[in-house]
Amino acid sequence: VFAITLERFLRRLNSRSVLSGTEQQAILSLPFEGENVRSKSEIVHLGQDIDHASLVIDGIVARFDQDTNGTRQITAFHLSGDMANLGSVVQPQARSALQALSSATVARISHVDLRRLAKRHPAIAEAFWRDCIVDSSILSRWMVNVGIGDARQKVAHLLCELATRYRSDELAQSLSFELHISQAQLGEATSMSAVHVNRTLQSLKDVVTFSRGRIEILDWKRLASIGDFHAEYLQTGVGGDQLPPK
Amino acid sequence: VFAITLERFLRRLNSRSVLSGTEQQAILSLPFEGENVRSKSEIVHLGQDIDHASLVIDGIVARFDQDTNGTRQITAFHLSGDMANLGSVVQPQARSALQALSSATVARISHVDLRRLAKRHPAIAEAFWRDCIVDSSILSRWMVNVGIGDARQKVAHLLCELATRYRSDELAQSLSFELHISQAQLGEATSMSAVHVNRTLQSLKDVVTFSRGRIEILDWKRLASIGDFHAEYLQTGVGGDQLPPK
DNA sequence: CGAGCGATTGAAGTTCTTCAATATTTGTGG
DNA sequence: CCACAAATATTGAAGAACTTCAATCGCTCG
Repeated sequence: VFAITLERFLRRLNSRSVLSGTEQQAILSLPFEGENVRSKSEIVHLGQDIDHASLVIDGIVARFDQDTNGTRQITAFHLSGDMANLGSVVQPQARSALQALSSATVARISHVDLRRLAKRHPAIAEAFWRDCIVDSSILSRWMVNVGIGDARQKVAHLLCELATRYRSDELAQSLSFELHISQAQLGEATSMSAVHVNRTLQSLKDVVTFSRGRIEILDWKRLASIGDFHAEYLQTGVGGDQLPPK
Repeated sequence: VFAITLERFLRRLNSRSVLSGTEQQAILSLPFEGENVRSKSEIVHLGQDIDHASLVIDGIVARFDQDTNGTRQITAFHLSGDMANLGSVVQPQARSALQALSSATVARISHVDLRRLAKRHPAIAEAFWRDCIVDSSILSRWMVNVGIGDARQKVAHLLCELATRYRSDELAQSLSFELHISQAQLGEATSMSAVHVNRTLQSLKDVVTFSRGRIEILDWKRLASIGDFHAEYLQTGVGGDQLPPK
């Protein structure tokens, strides 16, 4: 049942790096340990020293930080196929926590194995490095979003990003997808109060709807324009800066 | 005159990674090309494909993004000794631009040479990767700062970070240092209007002063507390979460 | 069927932005 | 080294966007 696990990870690496057959095989042979986690459970705690990276197989995992008051800021969403903390291989002490936002399935892959692979195959080391850089580009774009945007722009941008990322993996047929997170969590990602997220979603109701954990994008072009969204930073290899209409 | 250049970069790597004598020598032998840039000139343009990384020798370089309106968000400050875009080795197309905020000296180091080093010495590849992860942690902390903090917290945190980073390299004797940037640029880094930066600095005048490009921290503990600052994320190797009083 | 979590609404208050005017500093050419 | 121009800092006032608090609604799940 976990057979597809590493293939997804490999597909992601392949979309950004060139790997030989041997290298690809080496990645597919990585040992891992699947684990079901329930919604809201913390997979990695702040400051924890870990000896494995976590690959998201199913569900949504959030990376977050919090200030001394306990206010949370979500700094990334990790979807199916994402290695949530590949950087932990070279930085085992977690600077951010990971939490499952929905019930999720996660594969643990030991640092020892990842490190051995990287040491033996320079191209894999480079692919891992590159993967982290892409995550960093996404983080950078989030910072712009949080810093510059007003409420509508922030929400619109986040929804565009999630739609694009889901689509690149899932080949979803439509601009409608499951997103089992709460409006409060949307607020933690965009630095908005839950109340204001709610009002902003209402003001966007002609463009996108969000109800019962399902997003439906009614007017992609307008949503992308409101969110000032350009997909290049995601490096999905899909090309173009907008989702082609289907 | 550029002799010290690579030593600083090496010192930075050493503070986070363990490198053998051979590896250290290899880094010190990297060819580079020094360049003086005037204040405000753009070193790397958005979307540009580059074939070299830029090491800051002197001055301050900002990494920034901008939205379609042209509003800028500074996502990092790079100080003397920082490799401003090491990640460009694996991601040559720039997702953020680099601009000198003061007149600065920068060394160009070719991707070809960096890549060769990484391929030949896995430990160096790992050190480069780790350096990028640390930058990413800093970015993550900035996002929390911009997202969660109020004006005083944001400004205080940024000043604490800069003080710590300057100190780790320069062994400055006091909590006073040159910072040749404008209040408007402080605003672009913290997502605040220049006007509000000005008022916030005034409200902090018992704790820190900023005048003519010079920061003077009068009460470090209070500043760190206002900014909710804990230095671990900087990985400077100095240890402890506050600057010991001198 | 009830309990609880998330969504929604209203109202009041706060923080920050914007605009516009003035003061001060810095940099440059003569 | 001075004078001028440009950049930066400072101040006031008005307004916009968002937060907070508190109450109610509604869905889902045990």
